[in-house]
This record gives sequence, C-alpha cells and structure tokens, in this order.
Amino acid sequence: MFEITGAASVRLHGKRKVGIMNSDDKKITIKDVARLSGLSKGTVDRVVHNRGEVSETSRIKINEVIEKLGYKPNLYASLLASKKRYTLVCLIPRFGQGEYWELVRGGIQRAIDKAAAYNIDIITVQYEQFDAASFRKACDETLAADPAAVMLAPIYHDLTIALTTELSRRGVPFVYIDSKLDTTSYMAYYGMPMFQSGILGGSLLMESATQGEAIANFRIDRGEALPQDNPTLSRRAGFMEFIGAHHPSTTVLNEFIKPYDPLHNIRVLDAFFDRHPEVKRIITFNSRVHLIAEYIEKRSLNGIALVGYDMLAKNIDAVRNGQVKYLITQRTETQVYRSINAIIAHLIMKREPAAKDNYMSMDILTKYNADYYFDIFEI
Amino acid sequence: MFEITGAASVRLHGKRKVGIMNSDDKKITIKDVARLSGLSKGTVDRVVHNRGEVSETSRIKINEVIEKLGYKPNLYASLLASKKRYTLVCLIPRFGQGEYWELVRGGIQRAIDKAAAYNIDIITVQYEQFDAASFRKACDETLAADPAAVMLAPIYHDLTIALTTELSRRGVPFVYIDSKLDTTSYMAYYGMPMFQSGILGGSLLMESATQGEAIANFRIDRGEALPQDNPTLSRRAGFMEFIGAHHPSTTVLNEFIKPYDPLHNIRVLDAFFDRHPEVKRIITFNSRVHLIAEYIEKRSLNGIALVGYDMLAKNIDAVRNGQVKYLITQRTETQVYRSINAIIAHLIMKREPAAKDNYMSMDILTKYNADYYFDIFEI
DNA sequence: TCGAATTTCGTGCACGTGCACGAAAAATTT
DNA sequence: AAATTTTTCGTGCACGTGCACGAAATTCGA
Repeated sequence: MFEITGAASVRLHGKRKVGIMNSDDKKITIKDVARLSGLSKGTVDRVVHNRGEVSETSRIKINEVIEKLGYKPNLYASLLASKKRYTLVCLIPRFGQGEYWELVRGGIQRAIDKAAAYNIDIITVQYEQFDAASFRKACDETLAADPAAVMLAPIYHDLTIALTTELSRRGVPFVYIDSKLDTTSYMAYYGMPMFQSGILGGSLLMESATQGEAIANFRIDRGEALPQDNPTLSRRAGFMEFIGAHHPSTTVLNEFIKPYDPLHNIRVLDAFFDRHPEVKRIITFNSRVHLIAEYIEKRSLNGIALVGYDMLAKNIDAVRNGQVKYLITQRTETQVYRSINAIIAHLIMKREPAAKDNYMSMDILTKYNADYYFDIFEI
Repeated sequence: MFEITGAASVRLHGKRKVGIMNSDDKKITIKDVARLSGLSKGTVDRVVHNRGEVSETSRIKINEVIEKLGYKPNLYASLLASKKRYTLVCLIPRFGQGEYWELVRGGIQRAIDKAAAYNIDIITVQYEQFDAASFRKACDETLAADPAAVMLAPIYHDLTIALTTELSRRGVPFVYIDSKLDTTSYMAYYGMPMFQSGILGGSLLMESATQGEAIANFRIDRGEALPQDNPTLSRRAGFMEFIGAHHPSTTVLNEFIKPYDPLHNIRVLDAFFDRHPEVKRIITFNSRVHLIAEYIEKRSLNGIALVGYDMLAKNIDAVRNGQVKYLITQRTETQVYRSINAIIAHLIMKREPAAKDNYMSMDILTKYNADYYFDIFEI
C-alpha cells in the first residue's frame, strides 16, 4: 500500500513530484548490465534471449547483475530493432449478418491495429459452423499458416483435440474463447460461465413466480447438424438446476423453432400458445430471443416475461421495446480483445496471463440501461 | 466492410497471408518523405511537429508528400528518441478505506505503468471532500505542478470554474470524471448517467409492486458539509421521475443516516421501522447501502427488497448474501483508466477522444452474477 | 607443442525519430 | 557590391536493442 502523507503531494529529491508513487524511476539499459558484469552488450543480449554461445560463468554473472539492477529490456527499442514477425491465427465460424460470431469478428478487428504495432499479423480462418469437413479444412489451413499462436472456439471436439495436439507438439500456444476443452493444454480461456448464466437466467425469469406455474423454453432445432459441444446445453443445465432447487413444482415446456424458417416458427408458436395459453414466462438459451420477441409483438401477447442471451442488435432492440425483459450478455468484443492481448503479452513481453480461466461478467440488460451497452468496448 | 472470399484465407503477393485485412502494410518512414519531397529529414521533422523555420513552399510540398504517402511517425522510434516528459495531475478527494474514491485511485494506479511508458508522470493531488479550503489549496498545487493535462472530479462548482479557466488559459486540457461542468471547455467526460441510474434503480426496486405501497429512501446526513454539486441528487431526481410516472400512488419516505455513526443509525432505523413496519422496499442513492444491509441483518428483517449503488467491497458482500437485491454499479476503474488513456492519446498521439461525453454502462449485480464482477478491469 | 576445430565473445551497423549545431541561402543593410 | 543579418535547411549523433560478422579464447587431436 502507498502512504499518502499529509501534504497533497510529496516532493522527492528536488524536482521529482510524486503523489501516488510512480514505478521504476531510472532506466537501466543493457549497457549498464554489460559494464557491471565486465562483458559486452552482445553477450548480455545472448543471455537475455538465451540463445546460447555463452559460457556458464558469464551467464551466471550476467544474470546476477540483471537481477541486481532489475534490468528490463526497453520494449520500444526492441520492437524498433527487431525484424521478427509473428502470425496469429483466429479460427472461428463463418457468420451471417446479425449473428453472434459477428461480435467476435468485431473484437478481432479492434485488435488488428494493436497487434500490428507489435509486428503481429492477425489472420482469420473461418469455417462453416455445421460442417465438420469445413472445420477440418480450416484446421489444415491454420497449421499451414505456421502460426506463432492461435485463438479458437472449439466447436468440434475431436477435431479440436487433433489440432491442439499438433499445436502443442509444435510449441504453439493457443487460447480458447467462448468454450474450452479442459483436457488440452491451452494457455488461457476467455468466456462466459455458461452454467452460472443459466442460473442467473432462471433467477431473473422466475422473479415473484407463483407456485406450480408452467414456463416455456424455446430452443433451436438444428436437425442433424448440431456440433458436439454446444455451450448452450450447460446454460440450460444451470437453469434446470435453479428451477429444481427453487421452483420444484414448476413445469418447463420445451418447444423447438428454426432460425431461418419464420413461417414454420409462427405455426409452431401458434400451436404452442393454443395448447398453453397460461404460460407467462419464456426463456431461450441460444442467441435468438428476438425471434420470440417478434412473435409476441406480432400476436400482441401481453404480460409475458421473456429472458434471453447475447448482444445481437435485434435482441437489444427487443429489450428497448420492452419485449424482452432481461437480456443477459457478455462483452464479447472485450473478451476477444483480451484474449488477443494475452497472446501479445505472451509473444512479445513473455508474460503469462494472470489467470488461465477468465470468466467474463454476465451483464443484465433491461429497457432502462440497454442504451449504455452499445459502445462498451473498453480501451 | 471487408470481403471474406471463398477460401478461408487469402494470399496476397506471395508470402503475405491475410484473412481479415491488416492495416498499413509497408512502413513509410520520414526518409521516404524526405526523398520524395527533395528535402532532408530534418526539414520534414520540422513540418511534422510544426516548429517553424521552414519556408512556405517546402512546407506545402512536404505536406503534400505526407498526405500522399499517408506517413505516420513511428511511435516507438519517437518515444525512444524523445526526452520530453509530461506531468498529469489527478485531482480527487482523499478517501478512507472502502470508500468510493478508493476505486478511482485503483484506476489511476493501473494507469501509472502505461503512462510511464509514454514518458508521462502521474501525480495525484487530494483534498478533503467536505472542506472548500482544502480544495482550493489542491487547485493551487495542481497549477504549481505545471501539468500537461489534468483529470478531475468537479466537487466544488465555483472553485472548479476558477481552476479550469486558468487551465484553459494555459492551454492545458482537462478531463472530468464522475460529474462535469458543462460550461467549461473540457476535453472529455467519463461517468455514469446519474439521472438514468435513478430511473433504473426505480424500475428494479418497484418490480411487481402493488398499488400505493410505501417505500423508503435512506439518505446520508452531511450536516452543513454538503458540497454544492452532489451527483446523487440527480440520481434521486431520476428515481422520483420514475415513481411519478409509473407508481403515482406510492409514498416515498425519507430518512437520514450518518456514515460514521452506527449507534445513531440504529436508533434512527429502529424508530423508522417502528413507525413504518409495512415498508418492504428500500433504496439508497449514495454508496452506503451496506449500512442498511447490516441493519437488516442485525434485526433479521425479512422480505425486504433493497437496492443500492456502487461497487464497494461491503456492498458486494451484501449482494452475495442476498441482503441487497440489486446493486447498480459502474466500472469505475475502467472509467478512470479510459479517461487517462484519452489524455495519453491526446498528449502523445495527438488524437482527440472519439466522444466528448462518455457514459459508462450501469451494471446490475445480483446474488447470481456478482462473483464475476470482481476483476472487471478490462485491459 | 602446434595447428585445427570449436566455443565464446566484442564490435558495429541498423531500426526511425528528435534535435542541436552549423552551413547554406535569402533578405537586408551599408 | 560587399557585409551583415535573418531565414532556411542538411548533417549527424543519440535513444536502446537485435543480430551478423569476425576476432579472440579455449579445447581438441596427433
């Protein structure tokens, strides 16, 4: 802890003014280390980047001096002098407009400039979300790019294992976003705690619910195309646990809709509400809550509490209109940006992420605060 | 928009691999500009930093070339070569442990390293929040430090005007956090939309409220010490507007407590609930909701919905325990960090903030998502 | 013990910019 | 037109690091 003394600011040796203390004051260069250790800067440099050709005695001596002086290479000078270039591959699904993965792309987009400043080229490899062959091909392309690091969303379990195994063999670090495979040796993970997000959704949906109410969960019908690891499943599991613990007498009715078949959806929903006109609470665990909101609007249904996930533009609109009561979102762009940042820190500053698993906050959006979540990209 | 073509990645002129396009490819240096304009890099440098001693014709010529090539000075080389140092003064209230302003200090603390990398020294000048003379003295110290920029929270209206007027006269940019004085020529503002945050609090507090309920608003009794601009007042105004619009038959009961007098508070609260045992909804607009939570805990009161503001550690604890139902928070550290970042961008990169007024998101914390708001500092 | 092979090390240029110094060019005065 | 002042401009070093190249020191082999 820093002590703030009586005076609002403190003066130290003449001109230097310090309130809350600054970090390192005097800059120690490689020359200082060289002089103190009686060797040349070339040798010091060899030790710093341990690229060999140094005798054991000199190595020890130099490391002592580095330790003593607290020498840290000047990043700017280093970047300026270095001609090394790195390639970072981001492996994500292809997306249509207004889909979740578009937000991920946004984060990548934001990071490109920053990465470029560190001699890192970001290339994005995309695949069809519901086509394993496409994912396999994308993995090949990823490896062919000879990346220095990889950021990926592990949609297909086995193929991801194959990819990450090869990456590990090559010593290439990789960072998961969105979900992760715990058995692989990933460098870091950035994502929403899916199970918890289901619990949160349950708690918001069931607010002042009465005993034995029937509620609805509308799900996406993917047919055969469902990839193996679907994070929304654990979200649903969290929700069901909450219901079981706090509302055991509640019935959860499941119904399936299709993302790209509006007519089909209207038929299904009409039939559903025909059978269950008493349902006043609806939740979706995928990112398509706006489809339900549109239906509710179309049929002018009243008094329905609708809870959903993910910050798609259409979802936000539905929140603003009051059709969606609570939208639970994560800061996807920030999440991606942070994951790329972790990679930069690893590659350039040789720093490991503070935490391996980084769970992003789950933001609750309502009609009254949604306006302030539009430009939430931080720094 | 970037076109993602059929192949998952695209190859451009041989080795360069690009998916989502990188920014500037080839690096244009001052030498290129010099050569193309038929002048020396010294002259180009004089134009770039417009420090005169350049004929009109050469100036125009060089600017043309700069424009054509899209020349941008290399920040690293520049930082490496420059010996300039800047001082940034942060003018904030002194604080005790667990107070709101401690969060602000956290943001400053985080920014110190980054600023240092840009040759910027951050010094913090503090004053007593309820002592105008102290604020005046702090202003003097701020000016005496000859700052290159200032970040401040405008607690005292008139004195702030005096300070900012002098800063403007000197051409020193300043950034407000927390609240702002619209009549001054500030560079940027970062804060929570206070009025809106009152509305949000009202909407959360009154969830499924019945007609004509009495609710309570516990406020802080500052005696004579209240500074002129108290942001919580506009928060309260937002709340009252919401009540008036949506719950006109509701009675809002006001009661005053003291931040540092627990015995007094117990007496006051006991008396209050003696008179109004029917009150089941309580809101505070200051950051001290944990005081109420502690009382509720102590007296084992049940079924009370408590809503408050600000991410003090004690408040978060109260949310986790379920004593506080909703805590509305802003990302104070991020906010401060961003404001300092805007200053760095201005001083070093000569870039103005994208938006002058930056309203931070209002996060809703409950028992079920509070755990993920602890380390929400974003990059 | 001497030359060759190997290991270890030092020197010096490059990276792109900032800026001091002094030279060249232009303008002004005598 | 020469001398002087003023304006304009170019050169070169410094910033701290990376790395290539070749020199020096050490080890090895016969």
